[in-house]
Amino acid sequence: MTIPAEDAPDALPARVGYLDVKRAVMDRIRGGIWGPGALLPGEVTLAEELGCARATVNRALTELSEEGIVDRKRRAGTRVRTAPRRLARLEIPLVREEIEDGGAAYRYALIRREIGTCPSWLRGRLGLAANAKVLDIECIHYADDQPFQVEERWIVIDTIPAAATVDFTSEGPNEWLVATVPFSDIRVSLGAEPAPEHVADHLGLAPGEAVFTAERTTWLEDQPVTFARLSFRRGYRMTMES
Amino acid sequence: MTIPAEDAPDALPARVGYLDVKRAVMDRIRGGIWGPGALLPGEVTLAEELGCARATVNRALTELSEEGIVDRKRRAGTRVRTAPRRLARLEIPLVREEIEDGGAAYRYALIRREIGTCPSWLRGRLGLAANAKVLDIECIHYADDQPFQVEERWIVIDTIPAAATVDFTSEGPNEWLVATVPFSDIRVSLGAEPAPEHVADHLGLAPGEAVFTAERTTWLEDQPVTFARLSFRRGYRMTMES
DNA sequence: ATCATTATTATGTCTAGACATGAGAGGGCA
DNA sequence: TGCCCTCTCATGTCTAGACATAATAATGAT
Repeated sequence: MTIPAEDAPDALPARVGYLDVKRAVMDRIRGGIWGPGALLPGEVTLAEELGCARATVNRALTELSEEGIVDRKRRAGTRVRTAPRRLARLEIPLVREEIEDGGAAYRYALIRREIGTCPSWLRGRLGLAANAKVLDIECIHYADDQPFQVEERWIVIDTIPAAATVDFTSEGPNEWLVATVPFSDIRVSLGAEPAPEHVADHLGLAPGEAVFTAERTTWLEDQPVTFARLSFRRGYRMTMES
Repeated sequence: MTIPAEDAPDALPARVGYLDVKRAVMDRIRGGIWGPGALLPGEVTLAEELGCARATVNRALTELSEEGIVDRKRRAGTRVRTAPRRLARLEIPLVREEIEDGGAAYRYALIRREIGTCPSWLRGRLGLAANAKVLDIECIHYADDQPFQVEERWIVIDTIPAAATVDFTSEGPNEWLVATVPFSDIRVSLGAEPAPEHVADHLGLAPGEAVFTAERTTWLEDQPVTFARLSFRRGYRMTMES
């Protein structure tokens, strides 16, 4: 029996925390000791084995379950997922932050701003009445004076009346909304489209060229707030980890 | 003072759980009582106010912090985020499940399978030596006999030697990998590209037509496992909520 | 005035023990 | 055999108390 060095993979620190438990479990899974579908020991057993309280093991396993690595069921126990949920958390950044984080200078320009009735294709998505009024905005975000993203946005005036009084010449609607609307439910849809003419113009693309679009619909307490279609410059890729 | 009905928004149940605390906090944020940037009471105060233990409040606030709604710092306290992290968890499903969940019949077809040296553009991404061998696979996933996704995949043989002996005629490489490789770190990149000719052929697109692509790189313990480029059929959108 | 040190404070985590809950296992009965 | 009821057990959650830690505020020395 060897005495493991302090930083050896299986060395446990004086005080065993939930991160140590997670690591220990992950090591066993990665090492093939607990293969896909394997049933882990119960929380009580694991806690004794690792030298900590059951609550600590519980927190570790709960997090591993949220991360899609194991599957937990009462009475049935904890199993390594056969088909790990390949999930990733995608953070949709504010354009300004994304551009400035990339070391470029951010610039914003408003193209169009008008109030009118909601187009029918959008009424369906948002569940609005036929005569609902929306604020329709089109603007561009530049990185070092190169067009980075075209934003087409519709804001439901009934839900956010204050929006009607903002002119959005110096600040983008997204930043204004984020600072104004307290919190909201979001649905995002990503896809590829042939660039419509006005988008192609602004982004310097050939009409019909492939453009990456993100559509974001926002609700506040079941009230539709806004719909935005973001079209990104050529070659843009959205990345995420874990 | 009125006696609130049992299901009124501020009615608290006999036993106050962390979900009740989350709800109570969210109600105050949405109701504008705690606007963006506001400092919440400390955990001890909140616990007394709501009638539960501090650990319960802690769990609630910790989750709200993970969800990007509040910001917590030691000594400084808990604040409502001024710019809520617009994050969403994106689950990249197994194609088969995605197709079958959509009520369509799944079919798989292998197009190409060969072992060779790793192309240089991929060597860079994976950090491989010049003479590294990879298994190069191209296949299609059909939904109701319509092409749904073209998968181009490279598997690093040094990391997963067993892959070299699988023929992948009846099972897709993704499903095989998921059932074989215990767990892994993933990086996903989403974008829009003009369809290269061989992809356009398989998906029934015009060459150069916009195609949505997901690129996924997978590691196991810092060892590169596989790189996959998934090209989706026309009009496909990837959606996520919250 | 400036810098280093100490005190304070809110969050972060752990523990031991308790009760709640959901679901599988087993038994009894028709 | 097939159905329903109860039993049992692993996880889910809560509590009260304790110590750990990071970051700010206050203090003291130069």
